[in-house]
Amino acid sequence: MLRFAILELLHRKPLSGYDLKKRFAGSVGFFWRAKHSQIYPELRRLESEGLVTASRVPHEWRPTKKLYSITAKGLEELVQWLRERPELQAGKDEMMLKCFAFHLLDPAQAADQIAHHRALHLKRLDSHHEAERQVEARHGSLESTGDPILFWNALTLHYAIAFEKTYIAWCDWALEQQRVFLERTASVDGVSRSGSGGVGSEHQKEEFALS
Amino acid sequence: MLRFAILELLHRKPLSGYDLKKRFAGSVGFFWRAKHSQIYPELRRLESEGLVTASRVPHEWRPTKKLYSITAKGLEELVQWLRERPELQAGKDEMMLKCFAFHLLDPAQAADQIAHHRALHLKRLDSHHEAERQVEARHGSLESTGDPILFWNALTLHYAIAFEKTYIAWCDWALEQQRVFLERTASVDGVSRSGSGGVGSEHQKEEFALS
DNA sequence: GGGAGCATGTAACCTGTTACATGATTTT
DNA sequence: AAAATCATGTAACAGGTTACATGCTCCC
Repeated sequence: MLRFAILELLHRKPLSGYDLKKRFAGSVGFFWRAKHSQIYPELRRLESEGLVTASRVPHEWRPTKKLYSITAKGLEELVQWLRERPELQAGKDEMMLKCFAFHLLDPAQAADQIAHHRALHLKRLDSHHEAERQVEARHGSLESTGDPILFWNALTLHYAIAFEKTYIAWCDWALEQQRVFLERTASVDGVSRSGSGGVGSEHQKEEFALS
Repeated sequence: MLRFAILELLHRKPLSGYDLKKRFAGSVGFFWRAKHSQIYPELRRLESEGLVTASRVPHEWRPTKKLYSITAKGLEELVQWLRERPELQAGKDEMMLKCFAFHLLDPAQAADQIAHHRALHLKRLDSHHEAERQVEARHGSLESTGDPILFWNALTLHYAIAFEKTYIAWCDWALEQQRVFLERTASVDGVSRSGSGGVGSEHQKEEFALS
């Protein structure tokens, strides 16, 4: 997979391993990332397979760069990959995994975790909005561009924004639900069950039948 | 990470490796999964660390089961992990990675990919809704339950649903945007640029400055 | 002098997937 | 008779992270 992300970036413009590393911090980085320790060996492999070519670009002061360019064969493979239908993939989400187990935490701690995570997502949403603003300032809005590269870039960025908004909305909703839940359970059986758990509580619930 | 998912499931009820495998297909499986080839060795490791205990349960016809239970030490580690704040993690999304490169595909193929993916997500949304319906039928609604386990289960399931809805809405929006884009570019420069790409087009765009 | 940025690489390790391997029972 | 379900495991490989390793320039 990584190879295709690299090939796509090289199609836009020849780049060094170092340049690629930076690309994975923004734009394409919303959907795929890699460390330099993974990028450099992958570039070698791509070169040995004839999908990219390298050329050394010496610079007087800085270290010599190796600029990689995509080959015709590389572009072919990239396009062929694009034509394949991707499977529905299942993401992993550590926060939600924890949330699944929050009945073991005292309610205040659980709420704090959610609130904290909300703040992280809000920060990322802001940085996405900032990115969107910059793209629009440079290249014009989605509605006016005639460049397909810009167009698809804007679409994917929009997805990243929609995703963050959904996450934040869920956090708000979850916090509200928890507030209601605590009020309800407190009034139903008083002090004896002060909230939603603690380590000592015993549960032998039937599993959910989720196909 | 996997170890904590396993410990949480074992806290609810003692399970075999095989049972765990099935759990990862639903409920907790929305956020974390594992194959049996990963589960069995992990259970051994957990046992050797004293976080779970195993007991053999022979059955007359079926193969002998190994039932694993969480220990006090295991529960401690689980709760400690829950208290740690998870980092904002960056998911990988193959479909969006492709989308990022769709300027290399002809517009009809790109649209087809999106429509196909939309269908997959819709299917998953339906199965989530079905799961929600079943949970409500068995245990009552989120608004009425007094059980913290059920409560947090319902919250996470709701997230999975919200996520799928966002994805589907994005697909619809993207298809509409593409339609508009194609009309606009067709009318602006006629036949010469028939849509958004093809393999031969040359682009040397500046990179996006996405911090 | 210290830190950040440029620039490239390797090695050890951990995680996860695919494939191999077995064997009984139940359902179609 | 074939396929699915129960049930457990191992081995080879692929993908990814962390840490190690180097060295130069520019800015504070």
